[in-house]
Amino acid sequence: MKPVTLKQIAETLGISITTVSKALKDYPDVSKKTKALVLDLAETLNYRPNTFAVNLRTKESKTIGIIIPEIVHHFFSSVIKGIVGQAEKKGYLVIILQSNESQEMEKKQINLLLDKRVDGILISLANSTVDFSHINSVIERNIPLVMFDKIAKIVNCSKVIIDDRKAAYTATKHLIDTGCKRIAHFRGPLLPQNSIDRFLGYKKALEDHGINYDPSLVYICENLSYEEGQFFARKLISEHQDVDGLFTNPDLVAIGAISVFNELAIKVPDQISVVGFSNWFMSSAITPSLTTINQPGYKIGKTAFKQLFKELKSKKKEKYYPPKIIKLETELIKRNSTKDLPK
Amino acid sequence: MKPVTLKQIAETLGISITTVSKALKDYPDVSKKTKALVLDLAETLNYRPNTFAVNLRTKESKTIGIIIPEIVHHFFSSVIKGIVGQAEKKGYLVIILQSNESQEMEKKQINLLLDKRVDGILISLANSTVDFSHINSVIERNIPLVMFDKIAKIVNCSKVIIDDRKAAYTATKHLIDTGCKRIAHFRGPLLPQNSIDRFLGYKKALEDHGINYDPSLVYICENLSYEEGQFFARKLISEHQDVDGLFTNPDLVAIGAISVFNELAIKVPDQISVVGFSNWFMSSAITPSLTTINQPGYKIGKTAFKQLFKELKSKKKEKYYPPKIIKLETELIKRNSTKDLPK
DNA sequence: ATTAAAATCGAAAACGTTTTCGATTTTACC
DNA sequence: GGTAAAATCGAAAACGTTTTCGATTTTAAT
Repeated sequence: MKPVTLKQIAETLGISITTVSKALKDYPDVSKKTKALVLDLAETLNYRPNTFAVNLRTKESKTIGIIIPEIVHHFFSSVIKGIVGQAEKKGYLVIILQSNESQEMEKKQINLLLDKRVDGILISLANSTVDFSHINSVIERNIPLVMFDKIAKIVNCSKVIIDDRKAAYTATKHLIDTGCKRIAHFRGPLLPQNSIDRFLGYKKALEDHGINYDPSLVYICENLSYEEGQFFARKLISEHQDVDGLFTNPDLVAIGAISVFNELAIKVPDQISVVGFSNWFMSSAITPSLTTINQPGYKIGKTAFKQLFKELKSKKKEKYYPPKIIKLETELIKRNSTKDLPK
Repeated sequence: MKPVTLKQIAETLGISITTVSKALKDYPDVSKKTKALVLDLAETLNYRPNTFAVNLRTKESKTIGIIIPEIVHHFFSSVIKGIVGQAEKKGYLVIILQSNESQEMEKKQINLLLDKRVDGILISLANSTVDFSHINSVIERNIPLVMFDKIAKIVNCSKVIIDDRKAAYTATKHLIDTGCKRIAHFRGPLLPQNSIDRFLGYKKALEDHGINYDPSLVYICENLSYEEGQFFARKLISEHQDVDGLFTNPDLVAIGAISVFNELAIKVPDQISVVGFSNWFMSSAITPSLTTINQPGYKIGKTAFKQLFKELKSKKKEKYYPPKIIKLETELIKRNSTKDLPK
C-alpha cells in the first residue's frame, strides 16, 4: 500500500539506510555484492525515491516554470512544445502559467514559481509589463531566468529572440523590390519590443530605398486578430486609394486583410501585395497563399530551454554565467501574395 | 541571502518553532500578542514557507499533471488554458507533458508524474493507446485521475467529454434536413473513441432518415490535417460524382476540402454542403463560412479540473468518490457552407 | 605475524515543516 | 487563597533522503 522507502529496504536486508542509498547511487564505497543485493530488492519492490525528500535535501526541484501571455496561440503553443520536449529529455518537468497580458498576474505568477522553488524560469513578457522589479528579483535571487520572444532590453538576463528588425526590413524590402511604392504597415501594440522592432525595420527599409515614411500608413492592431485585419484593411482602402503594399504583424492580420481584399475584388498581389509575419500553418493554405517571415516557435522554445539548462548547470558548479542574447535566423517565404521579382 | 525559516523567526523572537508555525497558521492556542509579533516579523522578513518541507510533511504537492497527445492544436491548447486557469484559482500548479500520440511515451510520462508525486492527473489518451495498465495503476494507487476528450470507456474513472454521437447525429441530420441525399464523412483514425462515436452518430442519422449507409463514402483521415482534407476532397469528387453533402472531423479537414471545392468551382453549399466539427476560430472566417459543431475546449478543461478538484478534496477526507461521466453540451452553428432549412 | 593501506560500512546530522501531547501559566470563580 | 478551567506554550517525533566522517573489516605487503 504505502510507497517503499530506503528504510524498508535497509531493514529487510539487515543493513543501514546509508548503504542502501549509496548502493542505489553507485557510490564507490559499497561492495559489489551488497550493491547487487540492494539493486535487486529495490527492483522487485519497485522502489521510487520520494521526490519531496530529495527536493528538501538537494534543494532542487528539477522543475522549471514558464509564463506566457496567452496559451491559445499557434506561436506560443509551438514554443511550449519546444520547451516541454527538450526539458523532458534533460529530466526536467515544466509548470505552465498564463499571464493574460497582465503585469499584475505576471508578478503573482513569478511569486508562485519562486514559492514553488522551481530551478529556473522562462518568460515571454505581457504587453502591459513596464515595471521589471519582479523579474529583477528573480535574477537577484540567482535563479536562472531566460526571456524569449517578448523581452525587455533593459533587463540583464539571457534572451532568445529573432532579429525582428532585420526580418521586418527583409519583408518590407521584398515589397519594394517587387515594385511597391506606397506600403502600409499593420503593427502590433506600442509597448512590446518585437512590435517596436518590426515597425522600425519597416521604416528603415523605406528610408533606405528612397520611399517617404508616411505615419498615416501605419495602423496599430491591439489584439492582432483576424477581425482587426479586416477592419484596418477596410480603413486602409478608404483612406489611401494609392496603397499598393502591406506588411502586417502577424499572419492572422494579413489573412483578415486579404479576405477583405478578395471581397472587394482588389487583386492580390497585382493591386496590393501583402507580406505577413510568423509563417502560421494556414498562411500557405489561403488564396492567394501568403508571403511571410518564418518565425521558428518550436526552435525558440527548444533554444530557450537549452540556454536555461546551461545556466542551471553553471549555477550548480557555482560558476557565473554571463547573460547571452541568442538571435535565431528567420527567412522570407515567398508565396503568391507578392509579385515575382523583376529580372 | 538564504531564505528565511521558521527557526530564524523563532530565535529572533525568543520563542519556539512550534509557536511560530502555529501563529502563522492561526492556531487557536497562540495568544493574540505573539500572533501579531510573529505575523509582523514574518512580513518584514518576507518569510515564505519552504515548499519542499511542506510537501514532505503534508505528503501533497499542490501540483497536478496533464498529458495530452499534442500541444500545438487549437482545441488542446484551449483545454490547457481552461485547466491552468482554474487550477491557479484553487492553488494548484500544472505540469504539462505531451505524449505525441504514443502509448510508450504516455506510460513513461505517467511514471514521471507519479514519481513527482503530483496530487492528480488529467489525461487525454493517445490514439495508439490500447493497453490501459498504466492508467489503471494510477487509479489503484488511489491518485485521482480524470480523462477528457479522448477517453477509454473501459477504464473506471471520471471523464469529461461531449456527446460525440449526438453531436455528429445533429450535424448529419442538418445536412439531411437541408436536402442532402448522398452524404460523405471524413472521419478520424479508427481507434480513438471520439472518432468512433462521431462516425456512429453519422451512420445512425442516415439510417434514421431512410438514407442508405454507403461505406465507400467514408474516408479515414489519419492526422486530421488541412492537406488531408484537400486530398480526400479530390478523391471524393472523383469517386462520387453524386455526392451532395460532407461531414468532416474536424473543421480543419473541412476547410481543406472547401479550398478544393472552391478551386474546382464546385459551389458550396449549392452543389455540396459541408459541416465541420469543433468550431475552430477560423471556420467563421473562410469563404463560405463553415457550419460546424461547437466543441467547448476551454470549458472541457475547466470542468475536468473542477472534477479532479472534487476528487482531491474527497480523498483528503478519506471519502470515496464514485467515477462520474460529465457530458458537456455542444451546439450546431449554422453558417454558409450549408443551405437554409426549407420552410 | 605484524602493519599499513584499502575497502566497506553505518551513525548521525541536516533539510524545514507540521502536529501531537504534555507542561506550564494565566484567568475565573467561590 | 485555593481550586479548576482555560489559555498558552514548547519538546519532540516524523516525513525520507543525502552526505560527511569516523569506525570497522578486509586485503596486501613485509
